[in-house]
Amino acid sequence: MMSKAERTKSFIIEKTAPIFNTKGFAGTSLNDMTAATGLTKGSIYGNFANKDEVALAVFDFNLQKLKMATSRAIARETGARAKLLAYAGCYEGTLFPPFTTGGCPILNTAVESDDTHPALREKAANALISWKNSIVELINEGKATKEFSAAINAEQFALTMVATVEGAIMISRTLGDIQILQTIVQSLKRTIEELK
Amino acid sequence: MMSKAERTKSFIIEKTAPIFNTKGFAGTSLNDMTAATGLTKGSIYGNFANKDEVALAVFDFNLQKLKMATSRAIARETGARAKLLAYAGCYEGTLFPPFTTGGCPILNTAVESDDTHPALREKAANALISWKNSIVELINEGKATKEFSAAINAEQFALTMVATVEGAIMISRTLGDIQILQTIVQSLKRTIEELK
Amino acid sequence: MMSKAERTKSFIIEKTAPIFNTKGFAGTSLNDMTAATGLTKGSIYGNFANKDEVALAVFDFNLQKLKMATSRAIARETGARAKLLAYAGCYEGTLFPPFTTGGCPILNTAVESDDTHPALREKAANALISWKNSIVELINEGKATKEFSAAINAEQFALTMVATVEGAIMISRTLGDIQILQTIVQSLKRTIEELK
Amino acid sequence: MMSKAERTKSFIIEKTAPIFNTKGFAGTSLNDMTAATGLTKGSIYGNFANKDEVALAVFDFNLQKLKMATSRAIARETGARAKLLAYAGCYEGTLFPPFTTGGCPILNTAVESDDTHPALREKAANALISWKNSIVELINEGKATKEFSAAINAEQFALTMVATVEGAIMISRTLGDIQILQTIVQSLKRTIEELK
DNA sequence: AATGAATGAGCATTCATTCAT
DNA sequence: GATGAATGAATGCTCATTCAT
Repeated sequence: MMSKAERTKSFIIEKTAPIFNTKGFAGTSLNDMTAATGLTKGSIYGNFANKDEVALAVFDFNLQKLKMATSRAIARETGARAKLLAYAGCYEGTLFPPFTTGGCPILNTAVESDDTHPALREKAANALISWKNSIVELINEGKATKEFSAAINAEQFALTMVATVEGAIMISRTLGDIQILQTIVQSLKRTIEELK
Repeated sequence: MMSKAERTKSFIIEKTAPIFNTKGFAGTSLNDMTAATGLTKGSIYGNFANKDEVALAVFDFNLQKLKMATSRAIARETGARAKLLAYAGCYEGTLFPPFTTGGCPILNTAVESDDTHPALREKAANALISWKNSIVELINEGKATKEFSAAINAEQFALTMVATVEGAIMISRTLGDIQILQTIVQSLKRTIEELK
Repeated sequence: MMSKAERTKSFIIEKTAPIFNTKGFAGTSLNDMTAATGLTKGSIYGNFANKDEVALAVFDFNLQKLKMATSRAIARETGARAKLLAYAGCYEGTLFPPFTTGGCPILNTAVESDDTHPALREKAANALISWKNSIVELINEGKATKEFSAAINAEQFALTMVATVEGAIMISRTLGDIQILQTIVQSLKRTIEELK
Repeated sequence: MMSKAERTKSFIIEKTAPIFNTKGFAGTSLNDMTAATGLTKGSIYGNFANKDEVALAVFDFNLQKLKMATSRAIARETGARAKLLAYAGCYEGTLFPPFTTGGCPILNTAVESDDTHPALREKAANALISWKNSIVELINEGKATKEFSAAINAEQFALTMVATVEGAIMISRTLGDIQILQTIVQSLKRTIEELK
C-alpha cells in the first residue's frame, strides 16, 4: 500500500502534468502548481526537492501513460504488419484531450529542453530511442516471420516513422486541425501496408 | 534607404533572433536582449511596443532567411522531381549553425506557442501552410509536365513531407546527432524518387 | 540516572552546539539541526519549546565545557600569580577544534545577540561577569597572601584581561592565524608576571 | 559631481549601514533595506548586484567613518606617545550612537563572517591588519624620536592594544555599560604612559 | 531617438512551527 | 515520545514595463 508521501507525490504529479505539458517547464510556475493541487508551496517542497524534480517525475508519468496506450493497442493485433499499423494508428486517439492535454509530451519536452535543460532533454532523448527501438523490434519480428523482406533498413524506417508522427502532431496542433494528423497517419499507414 | 529607426529595429532583430530561437519566447529576457544588442531597455522599447513585437519580427526574420535558402536551392534545379529532392535536401545544411542557431524556428515557435501565445502560433501556422502549399505547387507542376501521375494526393504528400522533416529535426537535435536528420531525409528522398 | 527525555535533550545539545557556535543563532536552521542529530523536527520540538530554548541550552553547555577547562587548569597550580598565568594560558588550547568549533561561544553569542536577542545577550553578560569575578577573586587571594599589592584595582585588571583575551581570539580567528592569539597571550602573561 | 546612480548607491549605503551593523549580514533582510530607504527591491537591485555587494559597500563606508575619526584625533596631537593615547581614547566617543549604531563594525563583521562569509571576513581581516599597522608605525616613530625604547616589540604591543579595545567594546555593549569601556581604556592608557 | 533609473508583481525556495497519527 | 506531513510567511532575486530627462 502507498504511504501518505507517495500518495501526495502521485497527486502532485497527476494534477500538474497537464499544466507542464501545456505551458512547458519554464512557463509553469509554483503558483500554477499550488492552484492545480490546492496544496501550499511548502507542501510541494516537502515532497519534491525542487521544480525540476516535479517536472522530471511528470515526464515519466506522461511517458508511462503513452507507453501503456501504445502497448495495449499493439497487444490486440497479431502479425508484425498489423501491429505496426496499430502503432501508427493509436496516436490519433491518444494525443488529444481528454487523454492528453497539450499534445505529445516527448515532442514538447524535446523542443523546449534541447538547449536549456539537460536532464529533461536526456529523458526526452531516451523516450525517442526507446520508441524507435520498439518499432525496430516489430520490423525484425516481421522479418523473422517472412512478413517483411530482410532487405528493409529497420533503423531508418523506424526513425522516419517516429519523425513523421511527431511532425504530424506538431502541424495538427499548430493549425488546430485534427484532420491533418489523420491525413498524415493515413499516408504513413499506406507506406506500412506497401512494405515488402 | 533605411531610416535610423529602421536600421536599429533590424539590428535588434538580427542580434536577438538566435537567442529567441534557442531559449524560446518566455525564456528570453529583456536582459538577454540588451546583452545581445548592447542597447538599453529604453532603446528597445523605443523601437518596439513590447517583447511580443520583437518576437513576432524575429519570427518573420528567421522565416525569411529559411525561405530564401530553400527558394535558392530549388531555383538551381530543373524539373519538379529534382526541385522536390532539392527541397528535401536543403534542410540538412540549413537548420544547424552557423546558418541557424537553435534549430527550426517554425518548429520551436509552433511547439512553444500553440497553447500560450496566439499571435506567434498564427505566424507559425501560416508558415507551415505556405511551406506545404509550395510543395503542393511543385507536385502540380510535375503533374502538368507528366513527371508525376495525376493520381497523387498532393496535399497529403506535402503535409507528410513537412511533418517528416520537422520531426527529423526534432529527433536529430534532441539526440544531438546530425546523422539522424540525414538518415531520415535520405528515406524521404527515396520516397520522392519512387513517386510515380 | 538520566530519563529518556533527558538523554535526548543532551544528545540534541551536544550535536548542535558546534553548529550554533559556527553559524550563529540566526544562521542555524532547524534543517541543520535535524541533519546534525538525525532526528526529525517533530522530535526536536518534542524536547524543546522552540529554537530559542535549544540555543539557550547550547550556550549553557558550551559555557560549562569552558568553565571546566579553566577550573581544571587553575586547580593544578598553587599561588595566585601562577593560577592567573594558568588562566590566561588555557585559552590557547581551549578555543580551537577539536575542543571547540567556531571560536569562543561567549564572544560569538555576545556579538550576535547584543541588539537582537535579549535572552541570549543576558546569558553572555552573566558569563562575562562571572569570568571577571573569578579573576577578581584570584587577585584578592593574592592580596591576602601578599603576592599582590593591595593597591591593584582588581576589577579593572580583570576586565582588561577578559577584554584582551576575547579580542585576541577574535583577531586570531579572523586572520586565520593561531600565532596571533599566542603573541597576545604572551604579552598578557608578562603583564601578570610584572604585577606587584 | 555625483551621478544619480552614485547618489542612490550612497543613499542606500548610508541608510542601511546602521541596520547591517545592528542585525548583522544574515539578519538584515531586503525588506529591512527597502523599509530603511523607502526604495523598492528592484531599485536596490538596479544599483547593486545583490545583498553581498551592499554589505561590502556598507562595511567600507563604516570603516571609512572610523578611520576618519581616529586620524582626526591623532592629527591633533604631537609626539608618538600623545598620538597613541589619543588613538586609545577616541574609541570611547566613536563607537556609540549617534556616531555609530550597533557597535564596532570590524568586530561585528569579523565575528559573524569568520566561518560563513569569506568576502566580508577578508575585509574585516584587512581592517584589523591596517589598524595594527598604523599603531606599529606610531611606535616606530616614537622609537625614531627616542620617546620609546628600541626594545619594544611593536607588533606585539599593537596586536594587544587592538585586542583589548575590541574586547572592551564587546564587554561594554553586552553588559550595556559604557563605563566598562572607559575603565578598560583607562587601563590601556596607563600601559601606554608607562611605556619606555 | 536614446538613456538611466525606477517600479511592483512575480519568481523559486527556505523558514520556524504545528499537529494528527 | 516520536514521526511524517503540512502550513504560510518570509527569503533573495528577476521580470517586463514606464517615463522624466
